[in-house]
Amino acid sequence: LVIDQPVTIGPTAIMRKNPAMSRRHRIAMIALDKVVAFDLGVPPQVFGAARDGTGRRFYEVITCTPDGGPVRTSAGFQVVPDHGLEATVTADTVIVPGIHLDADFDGTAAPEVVAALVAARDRGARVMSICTGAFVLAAAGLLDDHPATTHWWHAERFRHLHPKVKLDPDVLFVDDGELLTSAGVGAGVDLCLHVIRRDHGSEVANRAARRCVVPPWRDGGQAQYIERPLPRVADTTTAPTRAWAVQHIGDRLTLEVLAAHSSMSVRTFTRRFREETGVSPTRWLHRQRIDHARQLLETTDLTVDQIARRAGFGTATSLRQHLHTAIGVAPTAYRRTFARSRAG
DNA sequence: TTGTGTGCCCGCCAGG
DNA sequence: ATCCTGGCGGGCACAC
Repeated sequence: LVIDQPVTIGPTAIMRKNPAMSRRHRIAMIALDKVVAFDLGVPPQVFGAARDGTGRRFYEVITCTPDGGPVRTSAGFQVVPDHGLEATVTADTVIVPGIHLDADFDGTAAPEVVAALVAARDRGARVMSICTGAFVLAAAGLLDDHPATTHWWHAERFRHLHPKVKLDPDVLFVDDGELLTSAGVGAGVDLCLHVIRRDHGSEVANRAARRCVVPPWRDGGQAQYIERPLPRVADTTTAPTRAWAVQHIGDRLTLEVLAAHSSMSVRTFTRRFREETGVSPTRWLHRQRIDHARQLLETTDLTVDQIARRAGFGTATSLRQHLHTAIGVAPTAYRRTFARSRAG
């Protein structure tokens, strides 16, 4: 599924993949020649920030290269890994960060890298890419007939090289179950946070985001590009109203109310809102409400009905409906799944 | 489940 | 001329 309504996991995925119950989730990152230095830093940083209540890490991230030797990054310096590709054999997740694409890049990947990725996929491991790392997954054939994304700048090239992949270059990331791809640089952060949330719930993910000082709420459906023609005068933005809305998430927030808070007409407000966030006001609001409801489900013992009201869904039915379309599980099932993480 | 009303989204366009 | 605003209305999604 392409992420339009953001998260696309079924209940089984949550139940099965919640690694809190077993040994630490091991992530192997494959650094290839000309790896994008930024991308290489993201998974250790973000996954490393995912901790339980006692500070214990949920993930272990190790870096490897095809031959176990150093590789040069896109920034020119070299990286010396501790492992070769054998590290991927025992990994629960394999990540391919972006690589700098030369003009003469032919779209292929080294056979041993392809073999490692295919093996990981075949044994049910999770396989992720950041930015142009999607070119490597595609070269291994993993993305054929699957939805995926990559950096928008390389979308045409990608389509040309891999016509069988259902590329959506307009989203931050795509969650296709055990195959996850993300757009350039910053979107890798969003994808890592998304995965943490999938595994351990919003609270852990939000704590990790806070620890990294990145915004926790961007989801896959958000546009890679947010049209922002020119920096505007401060008082003509919807940002303060968004902040205000989050504080009053339980209230009845109609377009009229929100526009009035911004001192704009309804028409101008909706237009600005879309320009600035990439989504319509109600979609954004629904996401905030889902977020809040998830948090309450995880951290409190309030009834589903009480949570529905506090999150701004009028009724429990409405909450159930929205939660189901967002993540495919019912409120109580969601709560049960993450009760364990809380205890740990 | 289907039905009905309400609010939203956004293209369109006139006016500043 | 060019840009921004905000009212209108058809189509549509969602709430009840």
